[in-house]
Amino acid sequence: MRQFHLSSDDLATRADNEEAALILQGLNPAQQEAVQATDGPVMIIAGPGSGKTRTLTHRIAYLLATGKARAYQILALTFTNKAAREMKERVHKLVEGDAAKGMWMGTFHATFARLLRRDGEHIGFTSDFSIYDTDDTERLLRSLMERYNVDKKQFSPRSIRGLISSAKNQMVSPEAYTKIAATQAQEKAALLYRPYQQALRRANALDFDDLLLKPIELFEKEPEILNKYQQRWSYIHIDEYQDTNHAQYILAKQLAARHKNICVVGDDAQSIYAFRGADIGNILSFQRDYPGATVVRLEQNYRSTKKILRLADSIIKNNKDQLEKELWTENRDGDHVVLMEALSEKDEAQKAERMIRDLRARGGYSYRDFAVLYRTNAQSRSLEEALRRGGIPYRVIGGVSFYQRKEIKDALAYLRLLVNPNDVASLRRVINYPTRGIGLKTQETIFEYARREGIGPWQAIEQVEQMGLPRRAQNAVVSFRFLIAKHASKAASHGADEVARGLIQETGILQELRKENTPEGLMRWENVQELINAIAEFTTNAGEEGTLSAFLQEVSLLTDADAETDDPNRVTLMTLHASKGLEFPAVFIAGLEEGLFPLAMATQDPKELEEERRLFYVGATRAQEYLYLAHARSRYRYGEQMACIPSRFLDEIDPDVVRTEAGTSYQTRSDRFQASSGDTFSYDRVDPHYYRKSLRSSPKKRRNTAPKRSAPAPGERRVVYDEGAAEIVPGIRVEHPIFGEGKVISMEGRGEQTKAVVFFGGDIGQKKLMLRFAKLRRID
DNA sequence: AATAACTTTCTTTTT
DNA sequence: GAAAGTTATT
Repeated sequence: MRQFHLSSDDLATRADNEEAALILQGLNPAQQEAVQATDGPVMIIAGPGSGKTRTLTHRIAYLLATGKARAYQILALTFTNKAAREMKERVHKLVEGDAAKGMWMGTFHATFARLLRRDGEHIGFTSDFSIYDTDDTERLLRSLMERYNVDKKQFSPRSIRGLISSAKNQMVSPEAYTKIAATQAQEKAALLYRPYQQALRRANALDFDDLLLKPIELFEKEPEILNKYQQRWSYIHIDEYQDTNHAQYILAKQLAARHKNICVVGDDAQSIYAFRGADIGNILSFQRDYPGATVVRLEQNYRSTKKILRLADSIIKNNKDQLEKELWTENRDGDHVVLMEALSEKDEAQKAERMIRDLRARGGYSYRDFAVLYRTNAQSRSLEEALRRGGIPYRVIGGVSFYQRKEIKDALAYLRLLVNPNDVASLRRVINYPTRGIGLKTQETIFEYARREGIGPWQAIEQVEQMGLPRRAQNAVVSFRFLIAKHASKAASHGADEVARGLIQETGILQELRKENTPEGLMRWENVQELINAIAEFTTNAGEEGTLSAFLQEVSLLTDADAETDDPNRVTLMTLHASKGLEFPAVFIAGLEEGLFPLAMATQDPKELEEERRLFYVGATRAQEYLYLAHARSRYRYGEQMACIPSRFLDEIDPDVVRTEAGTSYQTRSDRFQASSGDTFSYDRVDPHYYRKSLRSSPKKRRNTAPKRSAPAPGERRVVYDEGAAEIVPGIRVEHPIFGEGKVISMEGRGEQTKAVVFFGGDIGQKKLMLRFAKLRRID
């Protein structure tokens, strides 16, 4: 028996009250069913544009309106902070008064950081722990690699970090990982895994993975605490369930074990975060994990035109293994999806710019109605340039967000050090910035001393007089110590923003930036001021919980996508990943080329290729009315111009809903060559001569000579490589005496300089080879 | 110890 | 073509 906090009388009068009826209004029958299925586990399988999040929002409002749950009993986990904020706002609109106050709604990471702030001490974390992002953890690993003599050239800190992270994601302990480590890189990761964890602990710091793992550990160690939260959250909601990883899955399971009122929403076809440990199996096995679960399918799409939906369907049906869904829409047929071929990335960007201008004039759209999507952040540059030239206002999501900027990270590091003196990563970051005469040598002495004495680096700094440093160096350290200590003691009695302002003022960061005397320097200066404002705002708004350390923790979990722009009427530029959950009347997807989308690395592994395809599916289904797909014949990558061939995904789409720019129908290659049949590797057999014919040759500018000139105007002849001698062309498979079999991604240079970029399987990856030296043999 | 000049490597996607 | 790592110079 479940207990409600209301008497049965209350329930009787409220069950079918006006408010609840209103909440159900405007939902389709399937959505209503999902909203009303409030007892026991529920899984909502939903396609794009079917009102997933809306359904979840209404369900929460319904729980409140019918009195089944009080706000504090509801936990809702979303994928981004922004999604949580929007959901909260909508719930507040749907229910009257303060009924929705006190709900816990946020990302997994933010939610469990908050939980650890309250109860982390049970597993040895004080509430002022630092949260280390990718940058901080990489820095930490870098110094560990030095100490353990791991060659940084051979194994990049980034790849080691990735391996450790995925081990943590799957909840594999250091000991267990040592046993299963197979490759050389994995062995190195196994070696560093434990020291890495110890370093984090010593620094009273948690990385993103720890934010999920530590609560699990806490719940296992202290059943009382688990019990408290199980009791409290009688209704649990998880959005984007297909993108949860193993740790998140366990957390949900732990918390839902008591009431089993867990409601998850997801679309397996939109799972695009496997690289981060997301386990698509979580959603596929929900019914097994929660027997008797109600399963609701939301298959009606309210977002896109019939043609766009049909295109999306033709993309996704190339993947195997999916939950069955039949998407349909009552929306109009709509215009054809337009396929654009550009000569270069500049040309492509111009086409996007022209499309936006035309459609705005012709269809009366505003700038905010457009999105330009791409696979990698690096692609934004050319697009930005074209939009800027065309006078079109835009915003770029991702890339460097406010809190990722160097000047902000520097200022934050000072503040983190204030709150948590054990935070080595922050200490290292600011100990000599701005330069104050504490060079590498001195730093080494300090850290070495700390290690020898078995004390924290900050304690070592407190004993700096014992180290026998040169007088100059010692004085520098002493004054740095004084700076931090002075403001730390102030923190006890003054407001967070006042302390922050004082410290930043005295660090000399601001003077450093002003000294630059450049517009960029000025902007950075303003950013730091902006940060201080943000702290002031946070402390006044968050009340009791508005401490400096809470601010610092929340800030490390913010992404650029969460930010609100002052002027929202802009074209949005972002990666396909960042576009998840959003919709726009017109969408332009750029860079549909082999090696870029799908990325070269993904083409070897069918699983990864399927994820790329899902990513294409996600991108295409962001569009409401107009969808443009573009590919360029050549593109600058790795700082060099390379010839590109159209993406295999373009061969897979339904040609009936696509037109070229000229309005003619689009012929996929799949009917020109044997290919097709859904076999992922059939593409490799495509006739290479087709590409040869599509490439034109002209002299390529020599590397490292002549200063950069702007690229030739569109229409001018484009460079590629000397095809005369080339047996080897993009798209074919080759064999290398050492590396084995691989696939040619692109070609560059000419004559003696001709090079091929070849992707080999296994640990080898992508290689650039001079044809003159490398004995490449074509495999047909 | 700090800076300037040069060389190499590398780019998925992100909470 | 940027960022990080290396070497040379002050």
